[in-house]
Amino acid sequence: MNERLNKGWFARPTLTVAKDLLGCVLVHKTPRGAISGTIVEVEAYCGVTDRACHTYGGRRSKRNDVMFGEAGHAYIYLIYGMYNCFNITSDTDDHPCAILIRALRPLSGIDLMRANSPKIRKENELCMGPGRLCRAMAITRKEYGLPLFDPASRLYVTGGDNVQKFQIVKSKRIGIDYAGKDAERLWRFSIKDDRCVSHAPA
DNA sequence: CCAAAGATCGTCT
DNA sequence: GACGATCTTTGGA
Repeated sequence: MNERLNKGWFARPTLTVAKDLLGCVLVHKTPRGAISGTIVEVEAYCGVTDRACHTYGGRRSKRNDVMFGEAGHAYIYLIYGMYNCFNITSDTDDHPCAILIRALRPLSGIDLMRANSPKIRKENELCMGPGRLCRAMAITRKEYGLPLFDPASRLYVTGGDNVQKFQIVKSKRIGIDYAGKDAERLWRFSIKDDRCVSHAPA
């Protein structure tokens, strides 16, 4: 299963897509070479009824516009003035949802990751956390809206090894205390005991 | 090792 | 004009 994931794969219920992304491989073909990592931590943001989601209440803006389109596109935004966060749009067209990719286990192009993040010494920390991940992978808002399923796209996801065994840990999403009841939902998924997951199990 | 604070800017009110 | 789906640095124990 090293095929690029297709449009239909992303156009399924967001929680399903989020869990299935664990173990898949995110690839960015940059001018200097390909960079890739295995997805080990994600968070689901479930549309207009989820207070933590950028589309809560149907709010549509220039920033989140891509979430209102079809699944399988890159949703990238700036956080805290200096870091990018990479998400993948999911679900059906009338459900503006996305999945935040929070951590990867570096797989290839690790020398490029180190060049992008010279201050990070430990390999397992290169893509630990959404901001670091984007910096190491050279993902910026220039990649906003890219269709990941398009064979011509430089940014995409391939299926996992299919047979690989791991346990999925469910926990609360990070940094959304303002979301009231939705802050309690266990919509963060990670690979149990992986050394690249960004926060200890809740 | 850990807690605390600073950095920095696009987006929405 | 305020505030993040964050990370690094610093200072202390």
